[in-house]
Amino acid sequence: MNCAILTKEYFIATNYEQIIRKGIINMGTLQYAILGLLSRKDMTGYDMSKEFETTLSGFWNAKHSQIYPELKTLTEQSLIEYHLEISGTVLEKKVYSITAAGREQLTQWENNFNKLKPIAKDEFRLQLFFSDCVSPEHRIELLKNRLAQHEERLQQLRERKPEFQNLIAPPLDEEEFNDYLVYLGGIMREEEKCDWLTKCISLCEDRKKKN
Amino acid sequence: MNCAILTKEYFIATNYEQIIRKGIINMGTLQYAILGLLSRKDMTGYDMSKEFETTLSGFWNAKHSQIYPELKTLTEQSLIEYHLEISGTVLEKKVYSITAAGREQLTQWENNFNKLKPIAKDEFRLQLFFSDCVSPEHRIELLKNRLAQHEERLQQLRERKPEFQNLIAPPLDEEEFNDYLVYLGGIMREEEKCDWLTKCISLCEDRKKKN
DNA sequence: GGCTACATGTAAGCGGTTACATGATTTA
DNA sequence: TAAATCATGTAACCGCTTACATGTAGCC
Repeated sequence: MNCAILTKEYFIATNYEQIIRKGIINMGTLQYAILGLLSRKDMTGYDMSKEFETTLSGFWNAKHSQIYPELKTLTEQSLIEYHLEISGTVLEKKVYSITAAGREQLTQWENNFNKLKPIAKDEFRLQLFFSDCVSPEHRIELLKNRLAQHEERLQQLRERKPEFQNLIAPPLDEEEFNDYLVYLGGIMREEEKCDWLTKCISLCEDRKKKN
Repeated sequence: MNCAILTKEYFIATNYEQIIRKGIINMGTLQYAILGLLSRKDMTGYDMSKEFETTLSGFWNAKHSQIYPELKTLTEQSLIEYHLEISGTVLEKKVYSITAAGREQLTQWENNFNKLKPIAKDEFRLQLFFSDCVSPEHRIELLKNRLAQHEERLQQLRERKPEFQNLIAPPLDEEEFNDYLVYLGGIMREEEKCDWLTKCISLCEDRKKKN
């Protein structure tokens, strides 16, 4: 967020669409992730960091050192607010909730047809691309190692499957349905990686025979 | 690279393995991408930025503003070197080449079994995960829009296929073979995305009927 | 009493993008 | 001769990570 511009124009803009359209509030993906979490239930910054480590870990994350400053910014923008709660006798915690403006902001983002990122960086493909500087045997080892790692991850994902049982049957929970679609994306991506690596290994071995 | 440490210990370390092991030279992926490019042929920083835009665009990229400072650093580390060439009458260009030390460094990286990144951030999956704040109809629109974009990208990739014709037959060019494996990874990833999105759309429509 | 989890922050640094800045060469 | 491309750099900023820093609460 550009604070210089904010101080000048923030109070002139009369509604949030204006603020966004004018680029006065610069929303990044993390901000929407936080709004999304708060749209489901109130929580503290600490709770959010736990959510990133568990529920969202397959497709987004953030450390507490990034979360806390963002919470401050979002509060200043009145997209979220908090009240203090006491744990035990003295420990204060800030329990955040989403405001009407925050919910509007989240909905606008959900309504966006975002463009595909022009590139997805992939260090392994880079390594493979330049692997003519090692032996064909080692290239096979690289591929096999990678395959083993993806197979392990796939296995871990598959163990989560029983969570999604009553999905097609009523009560047709919307949140759980979305979770399932995203989960399916994770499974299919890992399966594809395994397929690709298996195919690569097989091509390498065919090639070795012909030499 | 931490220059404070460099000045203290650089000249004590007698070989490059030591330097790396001691963490005196901090190599990032971009450095290896540059070494990889130079291992194939000599080129200028400008040439590299063109390579990132074309050949490597599927899995890595870098702008010239990042490339030029890196070239300076790598030159200081003696992993690459350059000579000046004159274009026209006065325009100097720096033609870089990889040194023996640079080639050794690249080979060491190629020999690494790198661990899978713990997370691949995916903004679309985040959007889908929180899409219970828009209508089921809009969720289908989001998915269809995404599908169209992946189909277009897949189409563009498939048009490149004729480049890889003589791959299985001799002369068994190593570089071209690696290019093909990486290309295949791109194709398969896009196919998987299309499959997933198609499956999601179908699940959404089934669900609508049951309501 | 000691360990783990809860809870909230700040500072330094890195990789990367966008914008600023300059000038020569080639091609239509 | 104008526009596109070639060619090399710097500055400001952003998102994110790692490390620094502090203290409470609950459990064994």
